[in-house]
Amino acid sequence: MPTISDFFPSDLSRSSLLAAQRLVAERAIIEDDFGELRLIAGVDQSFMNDKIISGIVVLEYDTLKVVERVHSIGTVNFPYIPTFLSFREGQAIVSAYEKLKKLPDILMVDGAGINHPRRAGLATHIGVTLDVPTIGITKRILCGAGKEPSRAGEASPLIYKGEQIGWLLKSKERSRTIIVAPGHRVSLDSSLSITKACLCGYKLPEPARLAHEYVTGLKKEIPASFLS
DNA sequence: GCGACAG
DNA sequence: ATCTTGTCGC
Repeated sequence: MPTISDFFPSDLSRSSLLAAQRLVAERAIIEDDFGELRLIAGVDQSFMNDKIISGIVVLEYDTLKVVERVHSIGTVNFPYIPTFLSFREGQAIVSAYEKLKKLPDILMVDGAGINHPRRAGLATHIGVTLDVPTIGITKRILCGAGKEPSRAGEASPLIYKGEQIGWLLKSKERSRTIIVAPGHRVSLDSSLSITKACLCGYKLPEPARLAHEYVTGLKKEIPASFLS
């Protein structure tokens, strides 16, 4: 069985990172594999100097009311390189996840899922590593293309190399389209329906919106003496 | 070789 | 992601 070091190798050579992503993609399950959906969570990261803050907000799926919040602070040790975002933000998410007292049935990640050149976006990487159902939400396309939905609530397939890898969703009138995709243990159809069920009149689904608000707010609580 | 490129 | 004021539009 693979362990955490297989998904987040200490050897950061390109070939080693590609091997980790290959492992992630091989193990990703793009079918519904979760029980009754009672709790859903959103996770997001913010940065301050060389510190990365990961925050998770857990909400009741039915009411979208917050039931728990946790966060972790770590040191950034990898740059932002398109298609390798997992190695910059992944471990911070794992650290925050380990602090949860209530485990969500699905985790909504701010990043791509299988809509990645090697089908190993951040949401898929986290889902496979923690073996938890995940959905990926992004504001811009990493790879693939599709017709722009015109009206709020409308979605169209995101296609890459002849295969559907996600959706373009018009979550709100006059807002830029967002991209929705399965991360792990969630089907294409469910990634879309669950995301739609979490819309509250904002561009982003509630779990993702609240997680972003949470980690952004946490920055002004960090003592200056704690920074690099 | 050229352009694109999550956060 | 982050740095940043006002400003145009619903």
